[in-house]
Amino acid sequence: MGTESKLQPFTERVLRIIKEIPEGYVMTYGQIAAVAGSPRGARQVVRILHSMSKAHKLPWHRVVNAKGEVAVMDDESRSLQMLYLESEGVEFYRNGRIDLDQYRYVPEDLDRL
DNA sequence: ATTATGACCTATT
DNA sequence: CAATAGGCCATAA
Repeated sequence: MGTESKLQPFTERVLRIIKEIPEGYVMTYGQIAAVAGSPRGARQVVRILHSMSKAHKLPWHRVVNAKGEVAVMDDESRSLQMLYLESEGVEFYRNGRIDLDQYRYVPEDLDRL
């Protein structure tokens, strides 16, 4: 049975929100935190992605920073993230940024999350 | 208890 | 436009 401890409510909401991001769309760290109920909690989202993206099979590549940039520092992971996004139809400008007006996912039915 | 961490965000220069 | 500074805050150790 479960040796895994129960996750905190905020953490669970963040996980649920990230799983809701559709193919071909992105959300920002701060946006996810805000929808999860902590408008200044962008760095929590970072930490959660670090510690749980594998175990929970999250679409981690659909999370970008507020400028529309891929924020991963590791070169290989960064390339992989851009590759995943491009394969879903997300286009990058030459400066490495995404047009958030076009690709940002804005959840409409917040009640369900 | 306290301190460190993290793929951030915003206002300011 | 780019760079910087300070704030941010839930978890892990």
